[in-house]
Amino acid sequence: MLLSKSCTYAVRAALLISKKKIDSGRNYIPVSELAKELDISFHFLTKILQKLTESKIMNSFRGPNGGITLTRSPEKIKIIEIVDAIDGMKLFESCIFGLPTCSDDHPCPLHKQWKLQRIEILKLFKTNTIHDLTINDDEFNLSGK
Amino acid sequence: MLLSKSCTYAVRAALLISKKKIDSGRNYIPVSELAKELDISFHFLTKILQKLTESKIMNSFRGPNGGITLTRSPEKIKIIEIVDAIDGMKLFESCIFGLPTCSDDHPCPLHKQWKLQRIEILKLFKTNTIHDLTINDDEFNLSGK
DNA sequence: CATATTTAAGACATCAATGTCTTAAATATA
DNA sequence: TATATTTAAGACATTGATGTCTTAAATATG
Repeated sequence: MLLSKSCTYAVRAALLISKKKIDSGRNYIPVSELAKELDISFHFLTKILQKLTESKIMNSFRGPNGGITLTRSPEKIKIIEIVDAIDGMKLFESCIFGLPTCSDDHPCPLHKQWKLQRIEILKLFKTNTIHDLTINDDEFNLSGK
Repeated sequence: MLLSKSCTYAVRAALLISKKKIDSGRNYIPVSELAKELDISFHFLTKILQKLTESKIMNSFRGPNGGITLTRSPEKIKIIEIVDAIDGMKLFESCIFGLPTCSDDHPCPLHKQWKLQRIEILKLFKTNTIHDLTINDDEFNLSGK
């Protein structure tokens, strides 16, 4: 897979928080609620979202009516920020064969072509925001069910 | 990484076999020689290349002067064949979030954009052959050292 | 036939990603 | 203050990819 499972969980959670904040008017959404609706293990999702709170993309609050929220408005959070926080930027920076010696100056046989592609993928994550991908009707279920 | 380590090993080995057949005039190249020059574990590379012989991309021969060869000429072997044999085609067929419900008829929020990208990546592997990527001078070392 | 070379097969080890579970800490509310 | 709710932290288990090692089978050559 292009993105790790953890990373896809993180993006899906961000999209669901965005939707739930709009739909319900609440600010903080409990992880238990997200995990249930996304069909992801609660404890595992908790740990993933902790990374996003550490990187200031999300904010958490403990106790009743607590949960997780987005620190900025959805149109100001780019998907790449979440991808970077979980998987890092290696995918967009390294050789398709994983060769550390490969570079613009010393290219592997696929360097030029792969570089064009990975820049396009990077653009995909850089141009789309949480807002852009937030589902505003009930046409698609982020649970995958 | 886009490709598994095993898959990058397989492609690099195929490129080195192609080069060595040209440079040395030999038909079969021993795995030990490939492993050493690619800086890959011998036994591990053996197992990977076994998959390629099972899928008829390569052919093996035991005993002195034995080794591995390409079954067809390098210009007739597409990179995608090796990728498919090792990693499968899932990357080029599935949702970026791994959602099994996502499809053209029932798209996730990134479906359309990601589909365009993965088709381009697929094209990269479909249009390039072993011959196209075989290094014909000593400008780049496939060992990564 | 004996020996050296080479792949085949499979057992086993290691490691990172994923997933589960328990306890602690913070917070709201009755 | 007591209780329920919720995240934080960390131990532990599982799984698949990666890597190591040993033995068997095939083949060429002296």
